[in-house]
Amino acid sequence: MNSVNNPAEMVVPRVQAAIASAFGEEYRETDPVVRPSQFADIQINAAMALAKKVGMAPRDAAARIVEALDLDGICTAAEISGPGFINLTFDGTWIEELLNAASPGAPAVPAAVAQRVVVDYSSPNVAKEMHVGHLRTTVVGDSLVKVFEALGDTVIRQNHIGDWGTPFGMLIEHWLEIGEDSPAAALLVDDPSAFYQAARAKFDASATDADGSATDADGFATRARQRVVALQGGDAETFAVWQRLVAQSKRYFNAIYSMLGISLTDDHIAGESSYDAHLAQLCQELEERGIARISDGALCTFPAGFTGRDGEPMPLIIRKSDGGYGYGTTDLATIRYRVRELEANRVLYVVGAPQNMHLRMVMATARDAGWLPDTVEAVHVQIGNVLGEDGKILKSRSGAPVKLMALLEEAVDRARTVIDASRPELTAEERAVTARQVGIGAVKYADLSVGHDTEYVFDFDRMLALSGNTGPYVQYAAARIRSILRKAGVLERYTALDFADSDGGRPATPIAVVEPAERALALHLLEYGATLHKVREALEPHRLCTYLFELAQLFTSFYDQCPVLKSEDSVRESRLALCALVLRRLSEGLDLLGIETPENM
RNA sequence: GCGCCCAUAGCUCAGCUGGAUAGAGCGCCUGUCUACGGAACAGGAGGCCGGGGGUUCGAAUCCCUCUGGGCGCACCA
Repeated sequence: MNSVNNPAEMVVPRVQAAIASAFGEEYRETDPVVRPSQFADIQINAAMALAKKVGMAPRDAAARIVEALDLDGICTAAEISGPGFINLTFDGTWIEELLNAASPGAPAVPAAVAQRVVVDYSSPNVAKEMHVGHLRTTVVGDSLVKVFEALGDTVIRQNHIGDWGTPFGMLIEHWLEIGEDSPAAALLVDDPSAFYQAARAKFDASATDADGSATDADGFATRARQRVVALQGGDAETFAVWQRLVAQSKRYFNAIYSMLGISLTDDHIAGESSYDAHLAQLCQELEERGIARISDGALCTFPAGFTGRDGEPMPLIIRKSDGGYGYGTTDLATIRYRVRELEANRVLYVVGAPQNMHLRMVMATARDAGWLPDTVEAVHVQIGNVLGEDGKILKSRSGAPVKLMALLEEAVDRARTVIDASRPELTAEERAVTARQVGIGAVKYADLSVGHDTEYVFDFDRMLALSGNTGPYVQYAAARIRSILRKAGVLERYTALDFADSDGGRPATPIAVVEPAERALALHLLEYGATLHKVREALEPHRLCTYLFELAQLFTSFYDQCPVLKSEDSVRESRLALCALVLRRLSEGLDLLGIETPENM
């Protein structure tokens, strides 16, 4: 961890020096166990663990550390309490120095080792509705990507859309039958699942008789199957139709991304189809090298450590007995491409948790084949299932499906109702803009603020809530600051500062940390960089949500207790500068979550 | 049967590589109410952290086990 002016990190070497001085050099590398504290600014917990090793009572060991500890200029108190905790209180002057020295535009120094990271996220299916489950991978992936970029990594976004496979015969035939320009075809953009289900219904009706036997009286099922063969066989006309079909779905995806403010574009699309040309060669290579073998007519790999129902090795099928390829094959081609062509040294799959075993098998096979060297880290960022109120996984086909676009529109409507009532002086257009920012912010924050790997029960009201631990709460704090700065006539000056310039980005007036509320705010501001590094390492955007919510809380508390505009002279200037810094952090943080900061709300 | 994930306040969720009386939001109760924008602030009630063992000076956190959920286990993706 290497953040800008983080007090806890700056204390560590001093504690290590004290431990070495007190107990000998061999203990210098001991973890000093510096932790947040509810009784002081920070606490050191190393004494208890060390006590046993050095044969002392924990409190005596703590006393020895304190004796050797040089806290000159950074702490005003070091007290031993409880079994041997060392509580440190930072020197207010030091906090002021750190706060004023920090270039506001450089909240976190870049990662020590910048990485070239491929992030696979969103990945919706062509001609299918994006449901609330897709929302999570899209929003989490987009936030991770932004944090990486903020810390200096090179990011390559990959939207692995489902645009290939057997359903496309059915979809293409259906599309041609109803006419590409028909209202029914327009469903592809407006209501994809309805389109898909119409095609599916037609296929099922054609493929089976009332008693379940195969009939295909009208020949639709047969034509659909032939169409798959034509598509995968490279038939030019079929391919052209398929391209138009996919293009329609891209319009739908982009409508969602645009509504959500997601940074994915068509340039990031690398769908399953794009690997099709490499599958045959890939299978051949694996078979020749003895990594894959025929089993029950299918070409499979059997990576170590995976067993199925009967305790027998579990296969990863890479070529079906009918000669076709499945997603295992494309996933292998994909991972090879990401390492070999995209030169990634970190590959992230922001994908649903149910895919875990499959992805691990793909990674294991890729390792066996040498396509995924040990120097490249591959991680499945598991997205937990979204459950219905019955505790079962929320499926788009079961019960009352929650359509993503409908959810987003409802969110904006609710925000609109609130702002129409509270800010009538704004123009209709301004209110519409803010309503969109707030409504979408609420939905995204709701999905980002919980651990990405835990499944959770979908709660319509929770996702659309505008108060409490929500995106709008954080946005509101920022809007209030803007209002204060505006009234003081310094909004332009502060927002126009070149924060990337270590001199020019510094507020003209130093921030004085006097009141408890100011002190709490200042300390929390200094945790920003460390928070971003944790998000990057643990791949957990929800930590940033927690940080921003706490920052907003600390600000509103400060706002309540410390008058800004009513203060005078240097106090007023200092508090304005503090407000400006908080605003900067709030809007930066929200931006990394993919959430906009409204001008007014 | 094997594997992955989960079980924390009435509800929805946090709790960082184990640290001192377990946190937040919502809901409920009480205050602030001519307010630098109340989408707010201050305070209160409410939990033997699913059960049981173990490791440790110390466990919501690590290990084992049981119970109860979710998901995945060969030609859909």
